[in-house]
Amino acid sequence: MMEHAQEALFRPVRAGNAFEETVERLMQSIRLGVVAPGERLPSERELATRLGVSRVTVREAIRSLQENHYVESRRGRYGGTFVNEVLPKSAPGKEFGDLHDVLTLRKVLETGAAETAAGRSLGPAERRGLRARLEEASTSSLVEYRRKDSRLHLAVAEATGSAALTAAVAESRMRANELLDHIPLLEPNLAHSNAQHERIITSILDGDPATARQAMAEHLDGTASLLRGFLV
Amino acid sequence: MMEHAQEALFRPVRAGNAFEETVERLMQSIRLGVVAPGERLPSERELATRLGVSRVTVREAIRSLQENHYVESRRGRYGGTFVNEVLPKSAPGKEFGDLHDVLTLRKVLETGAAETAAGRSLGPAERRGLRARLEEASTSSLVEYRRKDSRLHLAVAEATGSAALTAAVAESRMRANELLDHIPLLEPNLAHSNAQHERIITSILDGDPATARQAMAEHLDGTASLLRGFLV
DNA sequence: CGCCAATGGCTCGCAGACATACCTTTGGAG
DNA sequence: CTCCAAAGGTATGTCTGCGAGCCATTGGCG
Repeated sequence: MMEHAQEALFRPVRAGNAFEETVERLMQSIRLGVVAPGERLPSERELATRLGVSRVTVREAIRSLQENHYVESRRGRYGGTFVNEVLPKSAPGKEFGDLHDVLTLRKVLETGAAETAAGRSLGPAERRGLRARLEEASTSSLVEYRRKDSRLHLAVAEATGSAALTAAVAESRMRANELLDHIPLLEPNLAHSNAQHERIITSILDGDPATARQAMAEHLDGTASLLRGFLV
Repeated sequence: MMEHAQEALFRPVRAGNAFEETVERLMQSIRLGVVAPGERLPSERELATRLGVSRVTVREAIRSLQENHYVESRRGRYGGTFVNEVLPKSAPGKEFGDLHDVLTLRKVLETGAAETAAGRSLGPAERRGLRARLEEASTSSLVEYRRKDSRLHLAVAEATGSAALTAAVAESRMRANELLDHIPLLEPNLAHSNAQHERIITSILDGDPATARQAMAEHLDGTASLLRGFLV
């Protein structure tokens, strides 16, 4: 009865408890640079509503982030929970999961996103957003690079106009970043990466799906082989 | 702070409660044909373990499927919960969600899966599996077609060797099927579909990624335009 | 200067989900 | 014919998470 498909369908319904999943989401929004250092998270009440979780759970999650020095909270009107300027290094990774699994899904999602985005007629705001992210990434320092890189790739996913695809890319990127945090980031790689970014964004803005896909594929293959090399 | 990516990251952490999600999973395994009519579901204890949910919750979910005449349970050794030969028609759909969203993600995932599968060296078992699913679908009756079609597409996803990708395809297909259940399935479409399936599987078995991707893209575009037409 | 809206901080009772244990039924193996 | 392993059926106590309400703090607005 299709033994292998069962592994997918009968996988755990819950990745963890509500608390753990909430921590994970907030962590993602910070690590992927969606909420930048110095910026404020949505209020506890708003997060509770949007995440579909009680405010108590949100608070416990935020407390956990505070203890790990990711955020600080201030009371009073115009207070809130703010992302720290200096972020802790990620905890020494657990397991390298299934490398093939992560890289396969990432490539499928992101090359597909690039192609789809290039095939759409983008509004002025979207075009500006893409250019801004490209600029951000190319002028970024080494320490900020991973975050700015993720913001750029997320912007590409957003440009497809599919929320589900954006969510899938965010999830996939988070898993890939866990691996990438364990290999060194060198200046030459960064320069190369920037050149590839330029080509990806240009072909999307020019409405050239085939080139966008190919450029993204090459870009991803680059880091994929770096990973395969370092993690043996 | 990247307003749109927030929609993805701050989406609800839970699609529903444990009971609802469990029903959803079991339903998927039946509707996608992963467990065929007459076949037995894994035991309650095994499902509880694999789904990461208590046995009580599994039983409540199964009870719900019984009441809707999807399955019947028999006690005693060699008993279990069996999928009924005649399945109820799907409940009249709720909302058409975001059509663009569903179709975009489906196309990205499935064309990517086809390309990836074609780029791998498949084992004899996998090759046989793909041929078997193709045969199944092509000789299927109208009433069984959707299920057999899903089995074939899931087999393609499995052939990528990525569990995460297979899970994503299953999820996406389920959402697409909810829409497809509301449009008629006609003989000519079916014949056309079978021809496309043939081409997809052949190019995967031949190790031709570009053709596999293109064939899958055409196949999906066919049903996509059907959908867009019928649902206005 | 005082008000007050919006934010984080806190508590308590209820419902859902869980773990665990035990009971009942069934049909093949010995 | 008997035994018993494996499956579904049932019951109970615990704990997590939720909802709802209230308190404490802060800084801009009138």
